[in-house]
Amino acid sequence: MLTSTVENYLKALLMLSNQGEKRVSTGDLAKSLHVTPGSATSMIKTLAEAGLANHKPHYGVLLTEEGQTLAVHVVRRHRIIELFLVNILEMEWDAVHAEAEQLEHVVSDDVIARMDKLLGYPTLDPHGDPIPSADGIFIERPLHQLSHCEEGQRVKVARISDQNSSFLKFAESHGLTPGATIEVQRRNEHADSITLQSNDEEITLGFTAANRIEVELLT
Amino acid sequence: MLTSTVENYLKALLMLSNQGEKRVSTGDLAKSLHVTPGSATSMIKTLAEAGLANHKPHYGVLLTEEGQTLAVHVVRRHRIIELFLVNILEMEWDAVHAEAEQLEHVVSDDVIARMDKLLGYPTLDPHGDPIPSADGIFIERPLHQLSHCEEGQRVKVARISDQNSSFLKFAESHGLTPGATIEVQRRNEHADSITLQSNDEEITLGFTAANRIEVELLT
DNA sequence: CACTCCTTTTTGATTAATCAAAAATTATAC
DNA sequence: GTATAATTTTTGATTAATCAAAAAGGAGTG
Repeated sequence: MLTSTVENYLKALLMLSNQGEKRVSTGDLAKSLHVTPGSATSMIKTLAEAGLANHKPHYGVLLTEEGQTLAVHVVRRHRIIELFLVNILEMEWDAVHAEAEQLEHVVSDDVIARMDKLLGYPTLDPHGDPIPSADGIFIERPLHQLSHCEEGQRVKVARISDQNSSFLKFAESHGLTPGATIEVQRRNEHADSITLQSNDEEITLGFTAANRIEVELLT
Repeated sequence: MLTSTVENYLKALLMLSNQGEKRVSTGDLAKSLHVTPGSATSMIKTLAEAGLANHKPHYGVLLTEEGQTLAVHVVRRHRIIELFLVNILEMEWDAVHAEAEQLEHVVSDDVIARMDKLLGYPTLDPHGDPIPSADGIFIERPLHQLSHCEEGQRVKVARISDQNSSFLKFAESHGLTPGATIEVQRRNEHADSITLQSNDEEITLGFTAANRIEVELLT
């Protein structure tokens, strides 16, 4: 069995590499897991020895096929658990991340399969992220940052890439939840702001906030 | 936060001490957790330093008030999780123990409260063991083995202490489920058997099987 | 090429949990 | 009451994960 720590490194590598597309630097990995670069280096070595990652010193890391499969399964567990907590235990969608972060390392495959069934074999988690299938198929949608959208662009909110629950609550209270359709009214580079039409409300966000909202473009 | 290991030691101490009634030996503690005596000694020292247990060397250990409260909460989490796995996720009776053993250390109080609510604030787990209340009240019933009961004794089935699910299924099919009232008709030491009246059926069990059925005596 | 500067790796220490085996202590036997 | 047995504690080592700080490596600029 893999330790929780190893699973967290695998998951971080999967995300940072954009599903194995590009190499990950030690520094980025360390930052994303809130550890020192030295810790990351030593874990990278461990992963490489276990055949879960390939490492070329001073160049970067990438998951092997095997490492990637394991990482995808951790993501699957995480997302099914999140949806379970929201749909069955009626938790707030912005509160479930931390809980799922713990549970994903201990819940058995049997329990995951039963949750999956009880939920009706869902394909999206509460943040709008796709749930990898049991056989490891994992397709992230091509998403764009709201902050980069043109004026007049109509978009569908796909996910809020921030795990801070106060930001999630703020977003929710203005109709910025996964699935919602909004339109970019104006953008102002000098004012560092973007104005949106959400339902019948107009909201203005700074680029930093708009950065955290990922969207699908609508034609 | 306590580590899983510490929680397991606390739980074992609670059980072995019969809810704090008698001192626990290092050897018994080690045996029940499948560790060496040396490991147990060193953890006992850690618990004592943290104020969770009192230790007199070469004599025995006992939980402090604080240690006992924490241990009872671990038991509560374990039993609610077991019932949740059986009632909501429809798992088999014999599979839930190992799963709950893992989950009890990571599930938040919020999730436990929601499971508790969803289950309708139950008082017994799937084995018939009482679930300690949220404020830490924990009363184990004084149980007896069915195999030791006298002829004519009326008893209430309390728990089936067996990990084999085929035995549970057999017991269930003859009305031997927690809460059921039965009467001992005959016992035969030579034949190594005990005959019971369960509902309108008469069943004869060997002592080994009857050993696994724990009961409450009725007057 | 040489000199910074930034990143990565290495080194040495620390913590929690464990084990094997030696030493100390208590209990039992005759 | 001493010898033997059993239990408990101590000691020293090991593993996984971490950090701080030192050393090494690579990239860019002139």
